[in-house]
Amino acid sequence: MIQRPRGTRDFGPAEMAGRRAVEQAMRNTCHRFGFGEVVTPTFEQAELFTLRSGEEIVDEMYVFRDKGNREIALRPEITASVIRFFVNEMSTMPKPLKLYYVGNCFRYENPQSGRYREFFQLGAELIGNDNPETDAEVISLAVECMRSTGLHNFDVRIGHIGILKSLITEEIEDGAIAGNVLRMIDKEDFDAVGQTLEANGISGSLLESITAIAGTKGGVDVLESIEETEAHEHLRELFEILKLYGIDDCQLDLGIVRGLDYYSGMVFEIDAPKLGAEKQVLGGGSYTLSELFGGEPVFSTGFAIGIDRVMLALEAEKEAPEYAPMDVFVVPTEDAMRKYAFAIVSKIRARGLRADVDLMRRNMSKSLKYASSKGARLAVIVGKDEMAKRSVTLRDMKSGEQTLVPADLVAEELEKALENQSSEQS
RNA sequence: GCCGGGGUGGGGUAAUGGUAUCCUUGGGGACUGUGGAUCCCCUGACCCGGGUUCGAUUCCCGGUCCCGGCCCCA
Repeated sequence: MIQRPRGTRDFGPAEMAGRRAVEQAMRNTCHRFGFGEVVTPTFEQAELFTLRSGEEIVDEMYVFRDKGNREIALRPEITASVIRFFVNEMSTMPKPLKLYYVGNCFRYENPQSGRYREFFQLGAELIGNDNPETDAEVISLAVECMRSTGLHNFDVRIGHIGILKSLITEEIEDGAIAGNVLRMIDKEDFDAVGQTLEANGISGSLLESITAIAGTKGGVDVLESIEETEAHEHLRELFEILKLYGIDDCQLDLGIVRGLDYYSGMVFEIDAPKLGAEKQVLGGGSYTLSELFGGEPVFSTGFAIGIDRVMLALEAEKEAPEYAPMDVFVVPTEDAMRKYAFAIVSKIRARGLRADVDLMRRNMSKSLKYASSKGARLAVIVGKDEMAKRSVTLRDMKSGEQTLVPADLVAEELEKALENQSSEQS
């Protein structure tokens, strides 16, 4: 037996139906916001990712040499690819440029709950500006994407990395130390921050400022409690616009650092609190990556959603949609009737209904049992007595009610019956 | 990379130093044109490798995969 590689998954028809429904809901939301889909390669030159995040991420990527001795990496995320695409081929398109993507990503990490080596992301990038209305548009899209999946329980936290970054780079000249300090702040390990500052002979008052900023959480008004910066007005405007978009339940959290990455301005995260250690389902913010890849500096704001975690969160809320793979099952009463059954199933399928027919040469009793176990809502019984009247029997699998309908009109009659069933349910 | 808990038919389980129970699913049959019923039959499993042993699914070691957590999380 050949096993699946560690950290990968197979998805069966029922699970895929749920995943596609969620994905489709989010795609529709992106389109409603004017975002167009892009697809980029599953693998890229490894440099694309190391340029942005440093050599050490090679350890966490699937990297290999191809037959031309090129260093290739399976993408660990898609933002870098989208920006590369933008720089290479779309830089002269009218701004703002609104792009979204869906795809699988790969990270060589230890799997655990909500964390896989192959996982799926849907993300969006808005290229062109970094003003509050841009940020609001992106956050609004992110929130609407989450809402569209049917998920109820999630927390939106918005921060601004610029506040901490400018404070720290002002006070700490050594970039490496500044980076370490940011990393410690992200982990909320302020003791370590204090020790690092002390070890480098930096005034303890910086630690006070840092803890004050990182601890700034709550409504927009908590901004008043810390020293006014450029970012303050930006955030106030952002929250105001979000309110106009119908998003008034997000928290301000200036402690969001999002690791050591490329974000420079607004940053935001969405958590699903019902999940365990890996509860973050979405992360994003504004950044300038384009010049790193050889383009003009252009501001962008984007986010990525962990589709797998969204699915887990929906399961935790028991929102998994029902999966009925078929509407109609056609069953012949005897072998001589099979050829009529095929003609009829074909007619039903042509009408756009999901129809299936017995392929196992089962008797009628077993066929009905199969239809029932597959969740068919209706059965069409093709028998000799009916055919004598150029008709078939239509059976409601729930009630057991049966009616005789003309064979030429099966599809239409089925359609009506299905509509009736649906309206009774709702 | 580290820590803890696990791997018995497709799924769920029981027992055991002498190759395995039960349920379910799947396939077939009875019921000879009406279904989640009943009865009968069949397919199908001890994660992999090494060690101890006359003999290992069972005990020991290593690996692998799964579950959860740490680190990390672009």
